[in-house]
Parts: sequence; structure tokens; C-alpha cells
Amino acid sequence: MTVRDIVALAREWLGYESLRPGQEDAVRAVLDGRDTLAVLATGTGKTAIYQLAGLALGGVTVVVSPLVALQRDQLRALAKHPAGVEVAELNATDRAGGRAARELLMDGRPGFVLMSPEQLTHADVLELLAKSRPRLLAVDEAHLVSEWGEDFRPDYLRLAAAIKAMGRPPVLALTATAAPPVRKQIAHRLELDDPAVVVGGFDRPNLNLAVFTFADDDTKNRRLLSHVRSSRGPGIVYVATHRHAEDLASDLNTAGVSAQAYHAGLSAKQRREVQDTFLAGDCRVVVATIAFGMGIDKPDIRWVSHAEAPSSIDAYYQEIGRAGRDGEPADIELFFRHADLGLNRFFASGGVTDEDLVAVATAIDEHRPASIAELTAATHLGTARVERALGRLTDARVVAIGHQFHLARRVDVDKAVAAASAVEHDRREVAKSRVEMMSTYAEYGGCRREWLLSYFGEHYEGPCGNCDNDLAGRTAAPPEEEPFPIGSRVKHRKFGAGLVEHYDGTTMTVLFDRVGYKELRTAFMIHNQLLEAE
DNA sequence: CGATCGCGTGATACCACGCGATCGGTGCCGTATT
Repeated sequence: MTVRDIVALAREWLGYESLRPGQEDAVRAVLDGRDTLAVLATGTGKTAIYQLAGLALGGVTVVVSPLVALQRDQLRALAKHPAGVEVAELNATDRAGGRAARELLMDGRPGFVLMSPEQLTHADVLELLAKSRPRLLAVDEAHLVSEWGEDFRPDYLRLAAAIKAMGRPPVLALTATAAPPVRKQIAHRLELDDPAVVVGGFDRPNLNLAVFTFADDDTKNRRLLSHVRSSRGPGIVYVATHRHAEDLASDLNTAGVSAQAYHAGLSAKQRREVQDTFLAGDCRVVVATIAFGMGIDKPDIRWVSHAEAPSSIDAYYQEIGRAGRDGEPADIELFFRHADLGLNRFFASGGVTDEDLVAVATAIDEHRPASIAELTAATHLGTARVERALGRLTDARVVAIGHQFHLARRVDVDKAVAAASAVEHDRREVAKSRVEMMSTYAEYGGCRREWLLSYFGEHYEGPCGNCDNDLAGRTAAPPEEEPFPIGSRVKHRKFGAGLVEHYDGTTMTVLFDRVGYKELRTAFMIHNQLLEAE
């Protein structure tokens, strides 16, 4: 299929006059039969990519989507197409037991089946997929393979096994936000085969970026409150806890601002109400935890403020990206306090013990269990602990998941545990380093846009003229020396291999493969010969 | 990691303080109960 055919299809099916560069590249890569990772900014029409690729390939496309609410939205959008394409969802809330989805899969008619990653661990679903052989597997919000796989939705780590079971169709992973290590993690966990990586521009020029730094919690909260009071238009305040969401929403109402709290502690009905009134413009401010945002398609959000820094720049960029989708200016403000990183440090430091790895690896070696339930019974550990340990073992590629879980060839329990333990150690280091990057961003004295874009591996030369530092005429201290070019590979005696990300005055930022982001003293590195070009 | 809660203690007020324990963020799912 030629580019022209793809464009014609886009016009006929989706009403697009033309395709954006990233969309076209991604569709073409998939049609060439390649695994594809598309990292494209919000609003580039990522959904259109799997739709076009699926339609062009014919047959059934399976779409893995994280939230039932998102599946519903997409189902509705897909159903608007001209007759001939069928859509169905497969999840626990479907009363008919997913009959439509099952029939669609069996018949192999052109269509789309949306499902959660959890569905892809059920034996009957896998069997059905093995028979029906979908032509394409799309993973929507693919950064969650990295962000949620570890300890929250472990079935994200078992997608690779499901993909194999369904006959290894081309895989299309789609996300708006993924820095280089997240991309690597997605490719690793989905076991993508030499994937085409399509990365669109990350820049959102209409977002005005600013950071306010505080030492004292009360002062920070007072400033935030008056800031929101004087704000205009719909906006979101992100907070770290349920309690803070409730308190701040109540303070705002007392101050005459129409605000509502949103977090996972509310009932489904309450959450829907908050979302609906916000979308309808009947409530101006939502004070929310990270629960709020995915699938919120409100173009005129005029500002996003963070009362506490999130757990990574990736999460931050995802959250601020919800503002200004209409292209009009939007204000992005981070109310930063160093001590607020504590909660994220705590979340980043939790993990899997060697004892659990031993228990799980031994049980796999001895019993060859076929399910998490069997593994739980054999180890006498809770499901969550078993899942996490299993995740590290599969990340380390020392355990494989087929009809049964088994150790990889030429691997014994000791080897398996050692490898998974190393993976766990590195994972924790990387997670902690990602938290620390929030304070590096907050303390940065130069163009914030340039800094953020370089985090995502995009070269941009500031000043952008649309961030607090640029507007105040502040500039980053020029690097005293640049011994290695930005983007080049280096090797550190202790941290191993890494990528040079940034220079700032006397320091340099390197993203190490094993331990994540490190701020290093440039002069110290050179004079002690601690870094060398790889 | 850091804020807060609950408890025991000390001082002798119906209460302040210090200490250790506890908690903190995202959603699928399936099954048991009204």
C-alpha cells in the first residue's frame, strides 16, 4: 500500500484531508510488517494510526486499552465509521460476557476489539486469539507498560506472552509521553522486534512554564490558594493525596472558587459527576490526584498547577499536557517544595526482596505452575508479592510464560534470582533518579522548555520566551566545559554506560542505562578520568 | 521520606508533649453478598 492509498483511506474513513508526518510514518511502518513504537504529542491523532493500519491490513485488530472508560470512548468514536467495520469491547463489565467481541474474533471480519491487559491473561481469551490470529495488536497509552507494569497492573508485563500466543502479529505501541528509558522499557517488555520508533515533536509552545519554590508548607499552600483564586478559566490542581485534594477543594469553595475534589477514594458515581460538571463548564477547578486526566478531552483547560511535584518528569509532562489543547495560551505552574519529594521517594524505594525471588523461582522450577493462583499456593505468598517477583524474573528473561511458567534454558534458581535481583536493584535506582529530576527541573535557571525537551531527547535552543526564567531574563550558567557532546555515549567506572543529556554550569546530567539520571561534577569527572567516551 | 495519628506520660490545666507506629497513588478483576 502506497502513501497515497493511506491518505485516500484516511480521507474516506476518517475525513482527514492530510496526515501528519508522524502518523504517516507509523502507519507505513506497521504496513511494512514492522513492530512500531509511536511517541506522538497529544492531539496528533494517535487513535487514527491504529485505525488506519487496522483498516488497511483488514481482519481484526486487538487494541489493549487501560481503562474501561477509555475503551467506551474509543468504541463510540470507532462506531461512527461508515458501515462495514465492527467494534466490540471485552472486559468484566460487559454483561453479555463479551459475546460480540468473541464472535468478531472468531469470524475474523474487519474490526476492532478493545480490551484490558488483564483479559489477555485468561486462557480462554488466549485460546480464542490463537485461533483467530488478529492482524494487528495495538497497545494504547503504552507508557503504562513501563509505569504500571511494575507493581500496579502486573498483567502489563504479560502482554509479550499473549502476543506470542496469538501468533505474533505486528505490534503497534502508542503513547504521548515517553523519555528514552521508558521507550526502551516498552520495547523490552513487549519484546518488540527491531521496532520502528516514530517520535514526533514534544514541544507545546502555547504552554507557559513556571516554578515557584518554597521551604515552608503553609506558605506554599497560601500562595497556591491565592494563585488559584486569581486564575481565569478552567484548570486543574494536582495534589499528592486524597486528603489534600479534599482540603484544598473545600478551602477554594470557602474562598468563592467553584472547585471539586477528584481521587480514587470517591465512588464511581461521584467521579463521573465531577468529570461531567468540569467538562460542561459548571465547575471551574478540579483538585485531583493522579487518578484524574486520562481520557479527559477538554480543549480549553487554561492552566494546570501542581501543589506537589509528581514522581517523574514523564508524569509531569503527561499531566501538564492536558492544558491548552485548543492551542490557546495556558499557564503551567509547579509549586515546588523539596520535602514533597519524600512521598515519591518512598513509592520509588519499595520493591521485591530476594527472599520473594527465591520463593517464586523455586516454585516455578519445581512445580511449573500454569497460573498466578498455583504460584501463590506453592509459595504461600500474597498475590501482589508473587506478581511483583514474577515481573522481575520475566524482565530479567530468566522466566518464560507459555502454557506454564518455566525457567529459561540453561538457567537454574540461583542464576534466575541473581539476574532478577540485579534488575530490581537497577529499577529502583532508576525510579529514584527520576524523582530527583523533578528538583533538577525546579532549580534549573535557564530556559525551561529547552530543559524539558532535552529530557525527552529533543534538541531545542532557548530562550523560548514563554517560561518564567526567560521572561525574567535569567539564563543558565554556561557550561564551563563540554568534554563529551550532548547525545553521545559515555562510560562511568561505577555507573556503567550512559547518554550525555545536558550541561549546566559546573554539572552535567547523564542518563545511565542501569542507574538512571545522575548529576555529575563535570570538572571532577574529567580530572579523575571517571568518564570516558564509549 | 515525612506528616499525622494514637497512645502513654507528666503535670495537676481538662491539656501539652514526645514517641513509635502507620500511612500515603494510579484500576483492572471475579466472587460473595444483598
